[in-house]
Amino acid sequence: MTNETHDATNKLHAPVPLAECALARAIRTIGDEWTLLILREALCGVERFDAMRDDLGIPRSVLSQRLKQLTSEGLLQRKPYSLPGQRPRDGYVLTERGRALIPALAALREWAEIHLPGGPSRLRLQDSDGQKVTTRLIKEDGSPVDDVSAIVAVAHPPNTDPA
Amino acid sequence: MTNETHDATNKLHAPVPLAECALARAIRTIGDEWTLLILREALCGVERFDAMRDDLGIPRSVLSQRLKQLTSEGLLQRKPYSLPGQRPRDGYVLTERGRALIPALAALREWAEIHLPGGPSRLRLQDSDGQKVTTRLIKEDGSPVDDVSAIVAVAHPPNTDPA
DNA sequence: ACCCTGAGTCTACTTATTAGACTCAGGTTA
DNA sequence: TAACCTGAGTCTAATAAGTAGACTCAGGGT
Repeated sequence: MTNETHDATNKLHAPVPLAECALARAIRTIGDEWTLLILREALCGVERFDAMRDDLGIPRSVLSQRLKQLTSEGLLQRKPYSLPGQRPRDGYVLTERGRALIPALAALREWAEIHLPGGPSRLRLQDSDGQKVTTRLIKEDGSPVDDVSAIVAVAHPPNTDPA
Repeated sequence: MTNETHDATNKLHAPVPLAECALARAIRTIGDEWTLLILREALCGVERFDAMRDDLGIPRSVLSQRLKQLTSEGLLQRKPYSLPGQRPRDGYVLTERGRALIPALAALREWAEIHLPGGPSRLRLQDSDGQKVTTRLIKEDGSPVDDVSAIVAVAHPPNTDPA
């Protein structure tokens, strides 16, 4: 049945349906412009509602809705703070789950710096010792991936009926 | 003027405005649910309009609009193909700029697999030799970042007037 | 000449986003 | 104690985007 008459053009479908794909789940969770920009604010240490609003120009209602969503998904958590001479309020900070997104955000930043127009980026991610952090793509054996052009996505437990 | 009376709670604003931030540019370019899901399809080797539509359940008009956008931004390019006994048509494949997003997508996938509910991911990224590829966060000196909790975002040419 | 298929466009409907006024809580000041 | 101030929201009406599904269009096959 392996008829090779046509010239093996392109796949009809993705190897894995959306429901079984972690990447798709990630996209459904954080694949929204405002959501990502809010996570950037949190990564920058901005905790307060109005500060985020000022930085992003986001409507209050949308910011409120997204913060609720991110909190309920465990990416942000409320953190009480006090300014001198004011009543205590709640800000938002990244949870561990939220901070675990840093590699993805770092990779995005690196991509944009190299592959999008707009000049150099002024935002820098650094560790506690002041060293800049970057991402690297590696193989199972630890060797770096130099050329991304050969990478393919496949189903992991291979499909038994590729019909 | 460096008055330390309050307990150094939180930053009022991000260290870098959106216009000078590559991460923000990346988010504005690909920070959209359908856009990201389309890039996943392209990464999976799905080239054809109706195949993407079937996989994603995306409305035709939205798919058409996003493909135009991604093409004009240079992340996808049209690629003619022929099925036997049918007229030639155009599909879409990732450009070099589009493939350069693979590290970011890989990092996202890894995040979701570890930090989101939903069971193991069946989508696997591998190199031409069949080895799985993953991302790693490293410092300038090449040492791996083990703990993400100390990473901060700062302005790179430091702000001269942090007033 | 007619049919078939895949890539779109078009239309009417529903939902999300937006700007801006308004509310609410609680500490400060008089 | 009462009026006041500030920051975090909610509410409302107008606009924009997303959606489902019918329709169009191109070109090879029959």
